[in-house]
Amino acid sequence: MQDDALSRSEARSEARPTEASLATQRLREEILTGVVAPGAKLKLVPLAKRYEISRGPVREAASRLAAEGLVCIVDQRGFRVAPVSKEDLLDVTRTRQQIEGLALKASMAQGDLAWEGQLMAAWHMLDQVTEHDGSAQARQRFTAHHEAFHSALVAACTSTYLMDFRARLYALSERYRHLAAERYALGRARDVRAEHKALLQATLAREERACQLLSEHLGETADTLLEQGPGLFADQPSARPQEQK
Amino acid sequence: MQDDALSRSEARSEARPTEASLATQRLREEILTGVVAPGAKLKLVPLAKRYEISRGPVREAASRLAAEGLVCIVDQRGFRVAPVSKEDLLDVTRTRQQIEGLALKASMAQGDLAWEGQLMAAWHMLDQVTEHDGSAQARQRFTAHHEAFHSALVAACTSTYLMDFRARLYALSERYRHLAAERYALGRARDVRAEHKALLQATLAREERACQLLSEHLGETADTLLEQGPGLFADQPSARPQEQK
DNA sequence: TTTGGCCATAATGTCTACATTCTTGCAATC
DNA sequence: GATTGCAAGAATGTAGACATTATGGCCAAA
Repeated sequence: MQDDALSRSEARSEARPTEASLATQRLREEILTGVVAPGAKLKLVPLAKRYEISRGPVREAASRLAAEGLVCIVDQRGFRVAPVSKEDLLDVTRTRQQIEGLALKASMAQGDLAWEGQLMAAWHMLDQVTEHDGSAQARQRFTAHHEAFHSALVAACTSTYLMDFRARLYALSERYRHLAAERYALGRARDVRAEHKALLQATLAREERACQLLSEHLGETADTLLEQGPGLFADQPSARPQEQK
Repeated sequence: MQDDALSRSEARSEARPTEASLATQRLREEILTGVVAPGAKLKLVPLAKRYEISRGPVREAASRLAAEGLVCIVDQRGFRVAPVSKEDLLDVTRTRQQIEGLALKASMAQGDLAWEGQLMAAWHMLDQVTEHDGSAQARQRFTAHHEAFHSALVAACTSTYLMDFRARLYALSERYRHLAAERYALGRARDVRAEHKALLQATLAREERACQLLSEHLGETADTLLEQGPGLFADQPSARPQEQK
């Protein structure tokens, strides 16, 4: 029973993922994109049926996401998608400004030439797709490049914990963006391209100002959501009809 | 199938916790206190037997802790306690300095009189038990009051995310402290009482310096661990015998 | 000695069944 | 009309069984 050593093959490439891991990814994605509504009850039987697996792995997935803050557990009463609220959005935004600021500072301090190159590449691609026709495909492409650019900014930060926190907050922000986008078209009087460009330049120059610009950039985005989504938060953790097949 | 509303009684007091939740707490505690060694394999059958429950809840507990970073999942090969390393300790410490700094700043900005009172009370109790005889009981009491004091410092910070991150990093630090304490007695040429007192005073005075002091305080602690635990990290995720009943 | 393949063992991942608990509609009562 | 109590239905939480896969020793071959 004395056991601790790594097995013979544990170091090599990853094996087939478990159903539980797949379900976790899938459910996370569905929560972040709004497929399952905030505050909605997560009924295990229907979910399992939809994923074509049994309740076990689904339960495990919900558990994992609870630790991530995307799901709430109420013992003996199952799981529930984490609710959204104006206060939460403000908290997410504020915290994200702080965390991203720390990450950017570290990234600027440690970033080498390769990092600069990757960052410029990411910016270039983002810049090309910023002005789009609003089609679902174009929006999706923009989202992907937008995420890539913001990741590239902080990619040279070596703190795994900071990066983990950042990723979590980024995901939460994206959820709000998705929820708002369901109801209203994005884009107001705001030159996002210019913001990104200024951010890029300040970062490459290692200017302190870069953190400030990033913070403002994030704040602007949140403000836009708050303005555009007047009825977004009518749904407290309680009653809004929502299918959960 | 249209469901989302809270049930009639969901708002009221919490029901009996599930075995899974209990197991999560218990396993978390055992990891943080070093009862199960870093890098050790978490075999579900023995664990379930030890906890006197079936494998289901244990599996769920391990899953939850994986999302917290205390456990690693290797698909198809089970769970493993998160390893420790010098690099990880440095990362935890550095990130903790930053996060605690943000939390303290927010706390100082928003703290009211009641907060100040609670903080002073916490400090007073800590101060009384700082110099102890080294008995297990005294150590445990010191640990509790130490945690209470540090919590009180940032208690007025209202960001749930920041506080969550802080709590997580605090727990990780405690794990390293426990692991080191297993091998060596704590305490070196260092006036911890003075550090705490200075920290208290600067915080109450809302001095910027408080964040600096806190950072140094955390750094000192980490340094102490690094010095005292030369053989602490001989155990990479691989081979060190470790019972896992 | 080291390398590689084979096999019995043990562990994991998943499913299904069961007991318990919660949910909810309806009737009875104040 | 609002509240309380009850009962049928549904959902949860847990246990245990199953198939599959990984593990670790063994032996043969280099």
